[in-house]
Amino acid sequence: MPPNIQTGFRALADPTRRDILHLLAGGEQTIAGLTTHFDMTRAAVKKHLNVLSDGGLVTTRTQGRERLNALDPNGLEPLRDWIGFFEQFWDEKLSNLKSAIESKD
Amino acid sequence: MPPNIQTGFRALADPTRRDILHLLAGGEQTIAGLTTHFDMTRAAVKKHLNVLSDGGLVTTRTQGRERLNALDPNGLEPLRDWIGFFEQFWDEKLSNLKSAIESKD
DNA sequence: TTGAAGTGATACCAAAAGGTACCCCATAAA
DNA sequence: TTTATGGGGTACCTTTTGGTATCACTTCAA
Repeated sequence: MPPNIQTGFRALADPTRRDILHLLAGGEQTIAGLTTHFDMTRAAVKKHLNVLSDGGLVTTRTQGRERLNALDPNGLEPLRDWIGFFEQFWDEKLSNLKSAIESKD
Repeated sequence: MPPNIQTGFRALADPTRRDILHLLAGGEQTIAGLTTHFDMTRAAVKKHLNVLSDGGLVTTRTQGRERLNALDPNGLEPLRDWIGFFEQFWDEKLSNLKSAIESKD
């Protein structure tokens, strides 16, 4: 499944997955390591990592018998850009407010 | 349900709802008006609007017998900020690359 | 006042999602 | 060679989600 806007936003829709991203922001971690932070089984965490991987938000590398999961910030960029499109509207709102104030005299 | 990060990202996880936001970016619309753009019933669109409303992304006002749905960009801001936290990592990556190149001599 | 247009709400259905329990494989350490 | 650790995969279960059908209420117009 290629990473795209859909798989990306879907990955962010779950609180556990957002927590995982914050944990990985502190450095690479194994599944076992991540699992200690949650009240669920390793298999469940692994499923979340698969979703994050589909969304292009996490990458994995093998080191010995360990699999180190790392944050992939590149996958977040298009999501922020998608939201960014709408910034013009809150800016617009601000400028409307501004001109409303300025024309008050 | 108060708008928060969870309800916000959940609202963005569905392609129909993201399309609705783009449609509303062009101006207020009734449910009937929005429904013409999708291959589903008015009731389904209404459900999506409820989710968007829970996420604080859409507001509604009544005008006669019509209910006009409008984009609420304020709800998007905290979501963009949440993603924004991770920008330091892709910036970091860039600066790592930069220093790697600079130390190449 | 009769009817059509615009909406809200909900019972119901099928599919997707979150989670567990197991099973099996590889690797590191005793 | 055992044995414990780290991991992948999947059948299975329950809840959530996306969607439809249907009923009831309001408003505008003929």
